Amino acid sequence: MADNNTPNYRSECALSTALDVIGDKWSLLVVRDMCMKKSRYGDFLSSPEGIPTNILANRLRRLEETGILEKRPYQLKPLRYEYFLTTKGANLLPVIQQLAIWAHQHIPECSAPPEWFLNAKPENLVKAKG
Amino acid sequence: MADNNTPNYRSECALSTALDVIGDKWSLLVVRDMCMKKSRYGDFLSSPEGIPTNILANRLRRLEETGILEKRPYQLKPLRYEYFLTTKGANLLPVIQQLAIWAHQHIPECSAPPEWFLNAKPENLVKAKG
DNA sequence: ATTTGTTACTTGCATATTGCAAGTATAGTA
DNA sequence: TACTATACTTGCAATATGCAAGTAACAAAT
Repeated sequence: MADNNTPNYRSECALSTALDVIGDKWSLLVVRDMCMKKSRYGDFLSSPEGIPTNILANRLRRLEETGILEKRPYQLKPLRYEYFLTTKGANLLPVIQQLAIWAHQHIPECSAPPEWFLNAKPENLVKAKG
Repeated sequence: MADNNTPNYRSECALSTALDVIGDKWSLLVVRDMCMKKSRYGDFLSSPEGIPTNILANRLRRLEETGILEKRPYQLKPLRYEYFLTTKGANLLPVIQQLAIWAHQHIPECSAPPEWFLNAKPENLVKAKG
């Protein structure tokens, strides 16, 4: 079979395309965790939303395929990876910030996002290549 | 049975709660259409993404239940509704703008969002009560 | 009066995604 | 050797999505 890896977006609309890539209930939570310096599989699992392990593995793969994160081994025996935001991934920060602001303003049940998070900037989330 | 209408969010995190409410591939496209002055069932169906009719009916109901839109009849025989953004719904505009900016910057296949859309403000989207 | 068309849905069903529980692989520690 | 930890994979039930077709209420054309 041909590896039909062509992304097939629903339309040319930028919003629609963004939703094709990260429009689900879990992807941005993984990105949020990486914004908060979490980097390992177990870190993501420990978040309060309780992402199922199969969904987490799937999202880490998809987010890597779409260039939102990169993985690097932090040990070889056994092989284990850490996950980091790329520039593309870090630039999702304003999206996440606006979502958090909106929810905090309009949904009474949810808590206030931390100040440092609202003031954070994408540039500071990308780990230097060294 | 008790009408168990209690919203059950995955955590107190504002982002997570936002995703519980609008974290799917279709909800924000309907909001986008309303930002663009579309207001009727057929208007939403005519968007290039081709939302299925059952999904559209479901999302209009959910978005009304969560207070993001309101419907009002524009004719009585037969009864037909128009849908409008509430203040809560209009305040999703910054989220949508950031998503569109992100996709346009990082996904080459998608087109540039129109200028007026990037400059739009939530206040101007809410229809006066008259 | 009957047919055709329009708008706004609902229903049925196949497929895809999600969520839970359990299992597996590779190692370190007691 | 047994136990624990990390990072997954697998199986399967429940839920959501997507497509096609059907329905209801009316308006306009024949």
